[in-house]
Formats: sequence, C-alpha cells, structure tokens
Amino acid sequence: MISLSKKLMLIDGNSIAYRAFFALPLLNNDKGIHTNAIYGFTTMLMKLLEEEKPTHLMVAFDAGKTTFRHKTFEDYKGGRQKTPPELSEQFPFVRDLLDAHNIKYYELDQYEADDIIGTLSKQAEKDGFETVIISGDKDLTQLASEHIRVDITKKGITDLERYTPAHIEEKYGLTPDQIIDMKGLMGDSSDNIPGVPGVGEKTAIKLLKQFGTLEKVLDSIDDISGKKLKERLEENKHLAEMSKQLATITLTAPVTVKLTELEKQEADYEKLTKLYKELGFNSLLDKLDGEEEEVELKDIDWEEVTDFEKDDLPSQAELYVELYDENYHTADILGISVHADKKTYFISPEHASKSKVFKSWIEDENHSKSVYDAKGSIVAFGRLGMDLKGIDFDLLIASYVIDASEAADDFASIAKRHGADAVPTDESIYGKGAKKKVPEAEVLKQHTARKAAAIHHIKETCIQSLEKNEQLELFEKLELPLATVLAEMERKGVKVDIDRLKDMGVELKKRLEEIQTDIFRIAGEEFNINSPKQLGVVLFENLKLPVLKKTKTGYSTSADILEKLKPEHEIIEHILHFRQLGKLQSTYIEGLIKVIHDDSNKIHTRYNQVLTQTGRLSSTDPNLQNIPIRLEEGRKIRQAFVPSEKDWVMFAADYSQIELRVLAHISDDTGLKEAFHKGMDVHTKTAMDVFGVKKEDVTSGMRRHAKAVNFGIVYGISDYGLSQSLDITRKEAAEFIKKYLDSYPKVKEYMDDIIHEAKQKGYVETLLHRRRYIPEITSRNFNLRGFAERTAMNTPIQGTAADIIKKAMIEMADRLKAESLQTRMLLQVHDELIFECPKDEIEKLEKIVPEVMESAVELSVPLKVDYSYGNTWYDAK
DNA sequence: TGCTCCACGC
DNA sequence: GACGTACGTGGAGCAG
Repeated sequence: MISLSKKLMLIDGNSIAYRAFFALPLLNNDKGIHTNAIYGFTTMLMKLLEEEKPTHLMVAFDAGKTTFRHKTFEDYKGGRQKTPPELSEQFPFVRDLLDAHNIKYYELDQYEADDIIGTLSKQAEKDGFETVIISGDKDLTQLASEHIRVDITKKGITDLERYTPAHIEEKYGLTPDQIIDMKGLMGDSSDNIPGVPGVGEKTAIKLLKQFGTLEKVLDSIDDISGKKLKERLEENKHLAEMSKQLATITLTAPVTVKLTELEKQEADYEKLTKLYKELGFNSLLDKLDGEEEEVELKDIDWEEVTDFEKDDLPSQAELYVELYDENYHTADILGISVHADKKTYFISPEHASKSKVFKSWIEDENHSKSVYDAKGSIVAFGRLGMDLKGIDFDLLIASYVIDASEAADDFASIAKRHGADAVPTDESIYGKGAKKKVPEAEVLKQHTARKAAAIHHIKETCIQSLEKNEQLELFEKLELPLATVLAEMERKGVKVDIDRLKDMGVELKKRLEEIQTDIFRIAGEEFNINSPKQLGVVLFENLKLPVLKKTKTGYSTSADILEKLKPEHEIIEHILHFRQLGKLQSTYIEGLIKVIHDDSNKIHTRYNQVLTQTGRLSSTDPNLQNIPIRLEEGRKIRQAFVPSEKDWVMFAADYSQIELRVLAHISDDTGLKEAFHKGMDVHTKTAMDVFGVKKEDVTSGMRRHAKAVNFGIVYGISDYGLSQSLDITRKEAAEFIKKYLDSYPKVKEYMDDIIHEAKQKGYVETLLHRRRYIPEITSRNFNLRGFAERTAMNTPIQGTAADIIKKAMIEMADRLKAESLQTRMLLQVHDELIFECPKDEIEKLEKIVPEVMESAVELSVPLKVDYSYGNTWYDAK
C-alpha cells in the first residue's frame, strides 16, 4: 500500500460500543453508572490513535430507528434484541468522551453509520487519503480498496482483522464488491436480511466464483448444478435482489461534513480529566497526566531583579507568590513575580523583603494587584513583613465563582480552563511524592514569572464571565473581601491549652486500654479492634452475630449497625465506646497536638474558600469545623480552646435555624414563616403541622421525626436517607416527606419550581447569585437524576445561608475595626462565629454581634442569633 | 501510595 | 423500576 500523508480514520460508533459492551464485564463506577462500553470504547480509541496516527478522524453513529432501508424491507433489522438499557445509558458518555477528545462525530437521519462511512471513505479516496475503517460489522468490508482498509473486531475489542482486497481474496476468493453479492445470496441473520433460503457462505462463494455477480447468477440459473439449489434460486430471485440491495452501503448519502473539518485536534485535557474522574477511570487518568506534561513550554520574556524603581511598579499589575507546598502558613516562599505593563519581573523573597519601594507598593491599596489566591498571598506576604493590600482580582476565586465544579487543584489547570495553556503544572516542575524537589533556579523563576503573566492574560475573560452571569458583585463585594477577613482569622490563629489536651490524652489512653482488655476477654482473643476486617471476623464468624449489612469488602461494622446488634452481645457496647474514645484520641488529641505551632501554642487552620459546591467554607490542617460537641466526652475537647490573652474570653454566636429561615423566605410558605415570626421552636411547629396536633400534644417522638425531616430538607437527603436516620422503612420515610410537603404547600411548590428551573437553565442560584450547575438533572439515569434534583432543591438553601454568614463576617470585621475593638474573630463553623475578646468588650459584643449578623441580609422572616461566652470554647455554650 | 472504612461536624 | 443516595476532613488498616 502506498503511504499517503493524509490518513482518515472512520469509526463505526454504535458497532464499537456494542462490541465493548458485550466483551467486557458490566463495570460500575461509584455513581452507579455502567461504564464497560465507555471504557472499552476509550481504550480502543487510545490504542487506535497511537497505532494508526490518523491525521483526520470521525466517529459515525446510526440515527434513530428507521432508515431508508426500512422502505425496502419493513422488517430490516427486525427480531434484533432491543439495546440493553445498561448500554443505552452509556451512549451519552461516549459522546462526552468524543467531545473531550475533540473528535467529531456525526449521524444522519434515515441513514446508518455504514452509509456515512461509505460515502466519506469514497470521497477521501478521491481526495488522496488513506482510510482506515473500524467496525465490528463485516458488511463494511465491501468498502475495501487500494486506499481503504477495513478493520473488523475479532474476539474482544482490541483484536482487529484487517480487510484489504488482498485479504478478502485470500479469505473468500472474492473481490470486495462481491461481498454484497454474497450477502444477497446468503443473507445476514444479524440484520434480518433474508437471502436465499438454504444458501450459506460456501454455496454463495462457489456461485460467485463461477458467475461473478448476483445478477449473473440469477440469469444463469439453468447452468447451475443441483436441482434443489436451482429451485431455491428460482423461487427466491426477488428476495436475493432485495437482500443485495439492503446489504449495499450507499456511497452517496447526503453527508454534510467536509473532510477538512475532520482534522485531528488536541484533546481537551481539562474536560477529559473531569470525565475520567466522573467515570472512575483511574488508570486512564494516570496516562493522561503523562501526556499533559509533554506540552511544550513557550518561552516568555521575564527579567530577574533585586530591587524595583518606583516607575517599575504601576497602579495596576499582576502579582504572584510561589510556595513550595500548599500550606502557606509554613511553606517555603520560593519566589515572587510581578507582571507590570508589558514586563514580567522575578524577585527572590529575600530581595523583596528588603526593598522599600516594593513594600510600599505592596501595602498601598491604591495600587491594584491581580493575584492567584488572595488569602494565601496575604499570609505569605505577611510572613515577609508586608501587609498586602489593594487586591482587585483573584484568579482562583474568580474561577470558583464562575464554576465551582471545576476542581481548583493547581494553577495550570485553572489557567488552561480560561485560555492560558502555556503554564506547566506544578507537578511537572516539582515532581510528586517522595521525588518532589525544587527545580533548578532558571526553571523555578520562569515558572513563577509565567504565572503572573498568565493572570494578566486571563483576567479580562474572567471578569466578562462574571459580568455575564451577574456575579461581579458576589466576586468583588463578597468573596474577595472575605479572603482578607479569612486571612486575618487564620493568621491570628486560636490558642490551645496543650497541657489540657495532653492530660486528656493520658486519661483517654488509660480508658482505652481498659476497654480493650474487656473486649479481648469477652472475645476470648486479641485482635486489632480498629481493623474493620478483623473486627468483622470476630463479631460475625467467631461470635456468630447476625450479619445485617455487608460492605464491598466484607462485613459492615459501622456504628448504626453495631447499635442494632447491641442487644445481641455485651461486647458491642464496649466496641462502640472504644471507637468513640479512639476517635477522640487519634483525631482530636493527637491530631490537634500535631498542628500546634510550638512558638505560640496556636493553631492556624486554613479555610478553603474555593472548594465546596454550595458556597460553604471548609477547613483543613486542622479541620476546626468538626470539633466534637454532641457527646459530652468529646465536647470536653473544646476546653482546650482558650483565649490567647489573659483575662479574655471566648465569645460564640450562632444563627438559629438559618437554613430553615432561608427556606421560609425562598418558598414564602405561610406555615413555616409563622414559626419564625412567632419565635416558636421550629421542630415542634413542624410536628404540630405535620401531625395535626396542638402544641401541648406534640410528643418527643413526633418532634424527633419532625426534626429529622427538617434536617433532611436542609441537607437534601433522600427518603432513603431519612429512613436511615429515623430507622424506619423507606416507604414510611417517603410518606412522611409527603405529609411534610402537604403541610407546607409552598415549600412543595418551591421544590417543583426549582427543579423545573434547573432543567431549563442548567443551574440553580443563591440569593447572592452564587451558581451551581446541575447537568445531571436531565440524566436518564435514575440515581443521577434523583441526586441532581435534591441538589437543585438544597443548594439555594444551604448556599444562601453560606452567603449570609460570609456577608456577616465581612461586616463584623469592618465593625470591629470601626469601633476600634480589640476583639478578634477567630473561627467560622458554617452557621457560627467564634471570637476572643477582652472582658470589658463583652457588653459591646452582646449588642454588636447579633445586630450585625441578624442584619446581614433582610429576609421575609427575621434572622436570629444566639450567643454566649466563657473561659474556653467549651464554656461558650 | 492509594483505597476502603469509619466517624466527627454542619 | 432503576439500588445508592447531603457536604466536608481526617485517621487507621491494608494491599501493591
């Protein structure tokens, strides 16, 4: 075969997906979507791209149910098994996959993929292409020619048989054209093409070798040997002709794509990564990382300086600080870059901290800086003795506000998402895991410089997106100022009484040992209680306790299951207690001690401002948003959180039922609003409304149920979730939710409306225009759609609550400053703010804090804040 | 090192 | 009917 420079690959999409589906076991990903066909399709595609290196590429799909062939023969493809739903649900993902690879796909009403492929392959032949066709359907082999090769899947999916005219000659002794005649004679059971009864492959080939074409065979029936065969051909002449017609691939389908449009393009790695993650294709993700790193680095102009002249630093510039790891409180500061006008500078942190010109520029709020990660930058510059001010843009936050679903793992992926693809990933510069290291100076400096330049390139696009989505105010007036407030909170840190923690640790250790001894005695053997695997063996095999639930890997030993086994065996309560105390010891005693800064005995958490899909913050190193409170033993941990100054107190304020108030506001439901206007206990009120009883007749059980439903509404749990938390059947839970919605009709209306809106727009919004895209809302997959619907209902509630407390935090910080108070805001726990303050400021705070928090936004129901103070966080209850 | 299980908070 | 179902972070065990 002559090697031509243009190589076209045409893939029969349906056929390959079918092949993959039946060749691979029915794989599931963690979302319950079947993925075997998608996976098989992907691996096959990768292999083909690598081996064939096509310059042009397209995937053809069959369109709909009927084709022009059905006019010839109604029962064409009749009797074929309906596509299994497990497969059809995968087709949309195959298309997503192709989109992510930037591979064109095409379908044409009334035509099959074969016809599209046939038409294009012949056009390509004329235009001097070499073409490879990939399918599982041997029919396609009729297209083989000098410049068209047809590869048909054999067993499995990666094994292909290459049909060239020579191979067909060798295999059947026929030319490619004669394949159609062969089909006419012998038929094709898979497409329900009848052919001539009694004529199979052998006879068909024999006849064609003798006469050449079907028509000639039918004209020469008299010359054929064998009486029976003659009769059959005679009787089925018409059937044979129709069969040939059906099997003939049309070469003149009205295909509208041009070959020039099929040129192979670079994949969209961002999209691919997202898709692979969604599908759980971890092995493919790994490969992807490798490919991405190969991206060529375009040189940029940058200059290293040791100091600045005043004129170097204009009133608008991009600023970037490069750190060695993600914890900006402690990470090595490796370099700083500034993109000013058309120049990009690099300066070492040592030189930067000595430069007076630089410091005064950094601290001048009239000089605007565009950064990546405002909060981290403020902290890092703080460590260099500079108070970073005047941040007017943050690429990281902007990207989060625009679409929180795109993970913010590193600069490169965010830059690329917004069109700057010349920034290498940090991993490619530093390596990862044990191999991570600072690269040679030139590489580091260029990398740092490149980021400042990238921010400059992207800024405008981001602002336009924000503007278009009416999110500029959310970005500029809420998230950006919040970053400064959070930086301040993190930097101040919260003081920990380390001795108190250690004492608790000693006490816990003693008790754990005692419980362990008990457990071993009762079990009659020693084992690792912390190993669910070993514990499972002891409980369910040795002690023969009933198995109520299994996990993927063995027996479930979760607390709710053990709780049910309590009456069965005395060992259970010991195990539960051991678990509870063990958690306190490892996570809260040892874990907290690990992150206390030696010099100050303070903890400096990091709030992640760009992570959650709802707009909430999260907290790491340590997570101060999950310090125990519900059980007394755990709650005592809070005694270790103390004021950092003598004679100060901890002051805690929390919003009462903020989410339900938000729901009352959004839904405008009279009954729900009444609870808040009258200052009632909302769970009792719900119990009254749902069970139709008077206040004094609400039992504790009713209230508990009502509370669980309210909880479910706020967090968007399903009937299943509710059934779990109340230990009732799913049906009962569903009925319960229905009763709730009947009692609050406008809540029901809101739920219906918001789902409808999400379907229309593809996203939902909070009060302050925070957006969450919910593409799965139109999914045909029951699970995904159900999940999406709950997300649509829940996000505006939880997200609005998040908006409100964020706004309150900014206003609180302003107010403390305006009133020149010493009080420090230290922590945020979703609906709660914790301060430390001198005792003589308590009285003021008691007025200011509720006032600011309650008036952060105005809803149609009042916001209510409860507060309290004490010598430790524990005592502020 | 990455996965699973478990448990804490809102 | 669909069979796994609020969001996070972190520790321990375990397999490769």
